Amino acid sequence: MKIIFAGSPEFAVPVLSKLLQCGKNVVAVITQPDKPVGRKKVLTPTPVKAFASVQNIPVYDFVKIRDNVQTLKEIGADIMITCAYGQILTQQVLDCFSGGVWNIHASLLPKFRGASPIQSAILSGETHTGVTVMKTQLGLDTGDMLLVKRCEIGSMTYGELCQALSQLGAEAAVEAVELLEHGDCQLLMQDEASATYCKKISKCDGKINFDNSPQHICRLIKAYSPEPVAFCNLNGDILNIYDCEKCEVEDGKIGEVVKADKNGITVKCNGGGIVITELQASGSKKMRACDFVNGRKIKVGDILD
RNA sequence: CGCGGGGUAGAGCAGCCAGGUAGCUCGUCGGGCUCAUAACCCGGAGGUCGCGAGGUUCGAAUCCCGCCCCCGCAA
Repeated sequence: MKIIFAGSPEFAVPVLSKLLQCGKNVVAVITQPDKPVGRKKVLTPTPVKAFASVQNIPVYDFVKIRDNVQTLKEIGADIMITCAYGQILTQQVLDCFSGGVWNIHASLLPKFRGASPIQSAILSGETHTGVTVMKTQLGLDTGDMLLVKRCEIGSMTYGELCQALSQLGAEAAVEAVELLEHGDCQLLMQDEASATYCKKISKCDGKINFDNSPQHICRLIKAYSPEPVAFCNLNGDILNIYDCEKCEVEDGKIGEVVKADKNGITVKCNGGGIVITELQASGSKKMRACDFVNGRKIKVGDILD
C-alpha cells in the first residue's frame, strides 16, 4: 500500500519515523514550506522535512496543497496519512486517494476538535486524553473514527504530553495502516452531541491571575509549557513560569511569595497556593526555581502579578 | 540595521558606573552536634572573570576596540 505522509511539526516526526521503521511504504512526504525562525529569521525547514530528507524520501512543500492536485495524482498513492500538517484539505485533494485520507488527531474525539487539543485537555482538567485516527472529511475533525488510544495526563505539561501522544500517535498510525491493508476495518461515527471545539491558544492568554484557584493556575501553567508559556510580573519584569505544583497556603496576600527555598517559590493564590518549580526571567535561561532563589532574585514578601 | 538583558567556581548571582590580590546563596568533600535528619555548627577543594599573547595603564573582571555565543519581547 503506497502512502503519502503529510505533517509538519516535531509532533509528526515520530509518526513518520515509526511508519518507516515498521516497513510501511511511504512514497512521499508533504509538509509546510520553510519558514523564517528565531531572532535571526533563518529560513528553516519543518522538522518533518528535515527528517524526511535524511531518509531520502521525496518531499513536497506546497504553499497550497489544493493547487497541486495534479501532482498528488501523479504520485499515485493509495492513502494519505495526515498528522498536524497545517493546511485545510479540499474535496479535490481527498479524491486523490482511493483508500481515503486518514488524520491523526491528538484528542479523544469528538472532544477537543480543532487547533489545540492537547493544551485544551490539560486546561479543562481532563484526567485522560489520547489520539484518534479518523477518516478525513471536509468538516473540522468530524470524520468517522478508525481507532483510539488513551493515555493518562497526570501532572504532565503540554510539552511532556505532546511527546507521549506523539509516540502513541505513531503506534496508532501503524495499527491503522495495518487495519487498512487487511481491509477489515470498522468505522465509528462521532457523537455530534458531545463534540467540543478548541481554538488556537494565544500568548496573551498565558498571563497568570493569582486571584484564581491553585488548580486553575496550575492547569494554565502546564498547558502553556513550554510554549507559549504562562507568565507574570515580578518588579516590573516578565517572569515565564514553566512548571508548578499545587499546595496549601493559609496566610498571605494574593500573589505574595510566602516561601522561597530549595523546593521552589510558594505563591499565595485564591484558596491556596502554588509552588513554582521551573521558570525563566527575561535575559536568562530557563532554570529551576531553587536556582533562581539561590541567586537572590526573589525573596519572601515579593509580589507577583 | 526592530527593542532590550546577559556570558565571573558544578548551579544561580554580586562586583563593573567612580581600575588596585575575586565575593554571596546553593551544591560538593571532610569533620562535629543529634536517636536521627533534607536541620544546625566548623573546615576544605574548586575560577584562563566568553574570545583576541588587542588598546589604555605601574596595575584591567572593571575603561576602549573587534569578534563569538546565550536569552526575553516583538515579528
